[in-house]
Amino acid sequence: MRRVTTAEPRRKRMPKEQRKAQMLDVAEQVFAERGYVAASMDEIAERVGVSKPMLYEYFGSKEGLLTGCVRRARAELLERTRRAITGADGPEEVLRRGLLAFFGFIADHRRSWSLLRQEAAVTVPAAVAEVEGIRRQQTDLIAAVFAGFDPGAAPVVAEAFAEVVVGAAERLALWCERRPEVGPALATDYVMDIVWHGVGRRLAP
Amino acid sequence: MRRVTTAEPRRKRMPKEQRKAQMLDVAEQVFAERGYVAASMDEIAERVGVSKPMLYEYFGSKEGLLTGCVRRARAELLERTRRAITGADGPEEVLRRGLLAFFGFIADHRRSWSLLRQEAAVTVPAAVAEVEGIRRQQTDLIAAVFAGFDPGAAPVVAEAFAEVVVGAAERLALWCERRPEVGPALATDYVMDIVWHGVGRRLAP
DNA sequence: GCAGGTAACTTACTTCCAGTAACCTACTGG
DNA sequence: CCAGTAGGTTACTGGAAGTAAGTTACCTGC
Repeated sequence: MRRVTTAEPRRKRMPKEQRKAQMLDVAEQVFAERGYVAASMDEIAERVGVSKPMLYEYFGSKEGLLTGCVRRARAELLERTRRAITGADGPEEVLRRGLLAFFGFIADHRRSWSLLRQEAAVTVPAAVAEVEGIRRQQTDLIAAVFAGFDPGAAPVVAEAFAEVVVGAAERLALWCERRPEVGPALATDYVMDIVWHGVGRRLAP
Repeated sequence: MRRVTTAEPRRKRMPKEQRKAQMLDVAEQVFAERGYVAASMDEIAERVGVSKPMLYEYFGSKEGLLTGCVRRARAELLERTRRAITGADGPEEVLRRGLLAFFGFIADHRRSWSLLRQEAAVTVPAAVAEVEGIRRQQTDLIAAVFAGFDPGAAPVVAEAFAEVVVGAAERLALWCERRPEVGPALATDYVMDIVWHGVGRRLAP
């Protein structure tokens, strides 16, 4: 029996790159709405206006789709950070501008941010290595900047510093979701206060 | 037709609390091994030596089982932290001892730690609220201690401080997995160096 | 030492979804 | 206007989450 569905909107073809971007947009949204586990490939496909095997054609697996989302978002974040710190004058300014760029990015990606963190991939171990690699670019950038300002420091110290800063900022970003009055500027102040000046000055004068 | 399976080891009955603890032990291990998504309830049940509906009897759902693991581990972490900081003399000592207890706990739970973080539950949104609540006890404790030493500070500042410290420590804990030479003591030093003294002193003398 | 109550347990499903095999069609250049 | 192909679909499989209904080990009172 032939299909008799009433003139459904003629399906559109699209160049690959455009389709891919569109899939990532939808996936990011659906993952953020339902969480990775509850999100279904069928729903994502339907919202894109395409059939499920297309998603597999483009991303290989559900996990691959998640990784795709993370990679794209992280690339944007890294790019923004780089632009922000370019031309800054001295370490304090670099740190401040970098943090501001980060919190600004988070504010723009509120809904999906929690999914884009490395930790979101923990439930899918095969993705961890790759996502960790993507994320490492961020900490590497920070470590390099740190080392630039303090050439005498051991590399391991620069790395630790980068991890601490990124961890602090990411955690504070999540916290900001519960504290709408704390915007990017204030969040930056808090981190600078602690990381730059230290709390020793404050708690044990 | 009657079952004819050859004398399988007589199944054992167990008091509820004991069974529950055993299930959590196995689940923590399987989740850590395979990741939340790939872990199967059938496998967990089998390793416990019990049938799947038992897991549902005790925990309601796969997500509930994960939450159970997180809750138990977090309770232990909190307890250790409390014990560690009791009797410490002054804020610097409290911070140092608290961090040391934290990194010590992580070292003991290497395999499962990444799963026990709030972020691991992001893929299962319904669990986030509860897990976040569990985790909040930790930041609340830190915020309270901070406020105790600096009664003039706004509560929001104390909270931000707690988030920064927890974020920094958790991130550094993951990093330590790639850096076996960095044990609890050294990790504590790194965090203290940045959070207590600040990097300003170092980078812009 | 045996009836009966119940806590702890099992078997045998249903449903849903990731992933795939095999086939189809809109669009392009010649 | 035809051939080749990039971009697409339908219809299925396997496996895991979750569940309804029944079963068995253990205890308690007699």
